[in-house]
Amino acid sequence: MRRSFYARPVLDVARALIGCVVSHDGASGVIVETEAYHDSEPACHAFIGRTGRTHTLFGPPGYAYVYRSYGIHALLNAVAEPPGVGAAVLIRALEPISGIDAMRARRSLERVDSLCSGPGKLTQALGIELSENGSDLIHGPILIEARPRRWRDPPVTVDRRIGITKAAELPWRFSVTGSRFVSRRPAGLSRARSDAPVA
DNA sequence: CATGGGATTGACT
DNA sequence: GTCAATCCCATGC
Repeated sequence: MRRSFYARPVLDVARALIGCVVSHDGASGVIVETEAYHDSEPACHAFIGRTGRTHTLFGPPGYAYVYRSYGIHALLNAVAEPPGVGAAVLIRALEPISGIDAMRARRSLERVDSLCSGPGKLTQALGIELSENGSDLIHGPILIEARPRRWRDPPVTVDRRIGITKAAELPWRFSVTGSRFVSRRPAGLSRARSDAPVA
């Protein structure tokens, strides 16, 4: 994927990343859930401006913003928009494709649909660590690549972001409609659907 | 230097 | 449904 892919409005990038493939350290998965964050709204770390922590967010697009959440989990974001704008897409869930046994080992867990069904889970499954903050998503070691053919036009549901208290009303979460690999089913879709792509 | 707050998860009632 | 774990970072004294 080219760097220009990320140099667009963060909502476009969040939507376009659905169906793309993330790979790292012998494992990969299709992105089935994302959220957008932008320095104009208070849920975004970059809202407070440039600090040591938000440096990466204001840098050039197509790089990883990795930070520690609740002292425990590393969360992976893709920096978006031109340099000077603090914006990123949080990768919230993957459908595992390859290296599933490596994921199982790193997660100490068997069930494939629980391996990457949350932002902290997928970084653990892929072995992504805090030290990879600022690394290039185009050349690796964390790689994000274009959609496989069968993921060309996945049905996408838009709803509100999860786990935040500020700007919680914004509909900036994107997920593959009906996927069993997402972190939480969107509100109003409590009935399971079976029309989503399956591994 | 001390403090408080999380873009979460898994275990438990 | 509730709740604790755990640590980095921004802020304030």
